[in-house]
Amino acid sequence: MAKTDVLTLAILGILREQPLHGYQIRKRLGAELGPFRALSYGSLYPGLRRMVDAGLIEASGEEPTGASPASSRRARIAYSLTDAGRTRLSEELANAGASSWDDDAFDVRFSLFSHTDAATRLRILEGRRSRLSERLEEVSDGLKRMHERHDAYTAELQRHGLEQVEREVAWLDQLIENERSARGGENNGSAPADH
Amino acid sequence: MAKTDVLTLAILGILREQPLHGYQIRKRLGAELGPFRALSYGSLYPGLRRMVDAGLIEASGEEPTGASPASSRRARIAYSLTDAGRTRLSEELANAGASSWDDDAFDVRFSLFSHTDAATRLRILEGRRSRLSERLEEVSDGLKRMHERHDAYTAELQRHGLEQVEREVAWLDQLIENERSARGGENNGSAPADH
DNA sequence: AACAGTTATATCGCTCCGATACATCGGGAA
DNA sequence: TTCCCGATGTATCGGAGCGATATAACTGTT
Repeated sequence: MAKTDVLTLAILGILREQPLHGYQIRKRLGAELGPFRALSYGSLYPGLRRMVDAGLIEASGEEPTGASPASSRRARIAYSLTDAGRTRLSEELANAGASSWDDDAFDVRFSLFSHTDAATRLRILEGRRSRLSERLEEVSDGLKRMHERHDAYTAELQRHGLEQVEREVAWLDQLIENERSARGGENNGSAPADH
Repeated sequence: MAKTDVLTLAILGILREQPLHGYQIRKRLGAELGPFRALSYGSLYPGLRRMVDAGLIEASGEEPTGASPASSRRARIAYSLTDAGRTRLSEELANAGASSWDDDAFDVRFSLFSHTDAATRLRILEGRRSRLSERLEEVSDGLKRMHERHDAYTAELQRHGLEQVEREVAWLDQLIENERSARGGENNGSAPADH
């Protein structure tokens, strides 16, 4: 099973319902994942080309139309999933390995949770949680060990970082609890935090 | 004034006091900035080379010692700032432009705040704050505009993102307040959040 | 004496990003 | 009406970054 990078997964996910232009893919992704994680054209177009070459998507668009009527219609290329692409997406949605809860992958995976089965969702949330716990220890160890190097700003930066990770963990705990208490009901997904 | 990338600035900052080996630079940076922002060797060594070529640092280390005693001593290269490097660091510490509060640059700049004068500190904190405010609006606009596309997980991801940025802003507000109330006292720096 | 872990330098292939260029289209101001 | 602006749209280039990997000496533990 060829490994799928985050960009590929995100695009497979976004093309799941309708074919879209490169430009639209970028906008949607930016809207769903937030203004951070904003994908640049320098990654998008080469990425699309790679996916076409791999047979995951196909360009079903108006070609440049070399010799054409009055104003030569410009290329507007809509990309859609191939069968292989759809298969790959399913495989990837069933995958609950480390690649699903890594820093850069987790939010993409999370944004696709309504198409992921309950058990996998739980595994991913727990994986992410334990990953962050490791970090928590690293940082607080580091904080302790540097007790006597007193640079107030550096210390504050660290304290703040620690706090952020702690809150992230709390968020995950909430989500995990929600998932757990939803078991026994439906096994399809659509009810995260009540807040 | 040649532009200085974040990596260069971070290294200039860390070499400010003592010469260090590449390996040590990496460890220190990881400790001061947290386990995220962990610099890879694939960036570090080429980066050091660039800085040597630019004359900002120099390699004052035991050379490979081609023909030597028994067990050929391995190269252990300590890098130290040149005068040009020291000058560049000062220039950069006085710079309070957008490049100081960008996503990837802000924490490096912040970690050097005790070597930054009070006015510049304030300008950077305010710049960072306004950058985050823009994002805040983008995200909450996006949240409003997507009211009827109801994917609970996507919405939750967004809500959480919004919350994070809000907290980041609150943190900055606290720091700004501290800086402001410290004016009139000493103008050198070492007293951030009382918390 | 063997093994594991840390210190240490270095490169390869690939991906990613920012900047930039170009072209079309719709709408509102002049 | 014309003109220009902003959004839509595709595309590439150079450089910087990363993950994986190779090599090797030193240090401490069993």
